[in-house]
Amino acid sequence: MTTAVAPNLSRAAELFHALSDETRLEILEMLRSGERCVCELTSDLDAAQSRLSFHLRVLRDAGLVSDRKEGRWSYYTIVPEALAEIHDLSIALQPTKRRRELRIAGRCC
Amino acid sequence: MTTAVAPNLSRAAELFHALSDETRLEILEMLRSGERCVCELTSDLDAAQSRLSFHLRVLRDAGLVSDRKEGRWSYYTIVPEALAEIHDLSIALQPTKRRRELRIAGRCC
DNA sequence: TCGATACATCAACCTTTTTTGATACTTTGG
DNA sequence: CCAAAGTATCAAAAAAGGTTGATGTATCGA
Repeated sequence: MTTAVAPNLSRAAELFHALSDETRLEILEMLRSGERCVCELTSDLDAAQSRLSFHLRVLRDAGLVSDRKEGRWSYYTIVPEALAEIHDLSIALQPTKRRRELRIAGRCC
Repeated sequence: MTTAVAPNLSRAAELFHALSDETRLEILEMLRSGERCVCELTSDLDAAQSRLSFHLRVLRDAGLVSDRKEGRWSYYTIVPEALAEIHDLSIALQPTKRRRELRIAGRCC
């Protein structure tokens, strides 16, 4: 039995949606090397603060990042488990081993 | 040097966007075991034909599937290279090995 | 206590994506 | 040649997503 995406269809769509925006990918890229506070992200990506806040929320809602408050700062960090999910999905999407050429048989509809 | 998503930001976003919809994921799921014609997809997913056609186009534009005409049928099939790209991206997103706790140092902004 | 800083949230707006129904095109069987 | 089947495309409507600027809240330093 090969892995499949089906069982978690909406979860898969949610994860991929969170990754479907360049700004969010940039954010994740910045977080790869460790925790960052919003102000760092804001200045490095030079994006409006509310815009960044919006994208961080999408990422957080999807479970891709988590946040931590410290004083007046918010630190965001990657959630490795979520990246593992994505990795699993990338495998679950692969064609099955025996990808028989069903069509050779010719009949359709 | 660790892999990164940055170099292909827009390509990555395009791929993830193509995967961010349940209908499209279902289509891919069906194609995992081999080529299918649109009529099969239409009946199995029971979706309006034009809707299916739209999603197939999104997938094709993203390079995730390719199509082949034969008589009056169109057969769609997964493009393995694109799935490989996705797999690579899922790895490129992982935190770097030395994910030093930058924040411990304390300074911010 | 006050002002400034860091951030979240909200509403209005604009843009993109998706759905729907109609229409057009191509192929095939009669 | 004609009619039907299979599919793509298009325009209009609906829905979802993203941006912007304003406002609110908490924390900190003076």
